[in-house]
Amino acid sequence: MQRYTQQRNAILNALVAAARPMSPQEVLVAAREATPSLGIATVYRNLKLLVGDSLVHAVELPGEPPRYEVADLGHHHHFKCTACDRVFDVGECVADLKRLLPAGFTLERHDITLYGRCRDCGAGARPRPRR
Amino acid sequence: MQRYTQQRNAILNALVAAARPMSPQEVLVAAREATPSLGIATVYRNLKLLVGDSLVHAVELPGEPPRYEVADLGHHHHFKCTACDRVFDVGECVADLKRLLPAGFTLERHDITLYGRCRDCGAGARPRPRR
DNA sequence: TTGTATGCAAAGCGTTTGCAGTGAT
DNA sequence: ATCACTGCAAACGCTTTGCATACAA
Repeated sequence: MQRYTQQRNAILNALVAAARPMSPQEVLVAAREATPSLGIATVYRNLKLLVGDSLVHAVELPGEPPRYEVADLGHHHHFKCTACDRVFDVGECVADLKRLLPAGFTLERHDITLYGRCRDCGAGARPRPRR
Repeated sequence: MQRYTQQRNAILNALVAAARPMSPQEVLVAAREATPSLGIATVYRNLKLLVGDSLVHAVELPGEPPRYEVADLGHHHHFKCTACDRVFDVGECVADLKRLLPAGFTLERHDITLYGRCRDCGAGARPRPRR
């Protein structure tokens, strides 16, 4: 990271404010509040830069393009609401994944993604509009 | 599924023979052994059809396009070797995922992806070439 | 004979890159 | 004054779709 720019600052601020993983499009919309001329290419370039500097972390969910969140959140996993498509962080993690492995395999890391209804969309509630 | 075709049969056979999740490109290459004129569009169309008929299951790993495997394998998860990039099925699954959820959230399903070294690539072994 | 399925090529879609101009240092 | 950064538009890679032809029924 070499220079401070309005755009980069707006992108990082958007991620901090959202406090959940955002898609590049979501970042674009949010950061344009501060920098209306912002282009999508700049969002992608800065997300990559910020990930490279470990200020931002890429959240890869199965079957969809990566989202991004601030990096200082420690080990956690993600919950995707099947009604509104928003993604939330979930804390602590199950232990004992090693025992799933066949003999001779070694475990380096793992991803867990949970799917269901979030508080807003649960049970009889009228779901929020998707994402 | 309405008609039997050589192409569809070749695609399904390739998946059965591989016994692990394959990318559409891998399916194309394998199925062309039986049907050399096969086109990639037909692979995609048939994978979608076969998934619709629950004969094939889409395996979505974080950060990469879906792979496909035969559907009659029951509940399991996946292990991706960080050296050779092959994906393996792993059996039984951890319980107790519900306790990860914040209050008010309900759990419908989950994905677990493990990463590490497979038997062939483990420890001091010279890794296989990447997929 | 009928109409689903196929192969090709063009179109989509999200992401990346080339380039000339902008602006932080 | 530099040169990293930006915005635009073109390029990319993977997947989907339109269309005329082929072939299972």
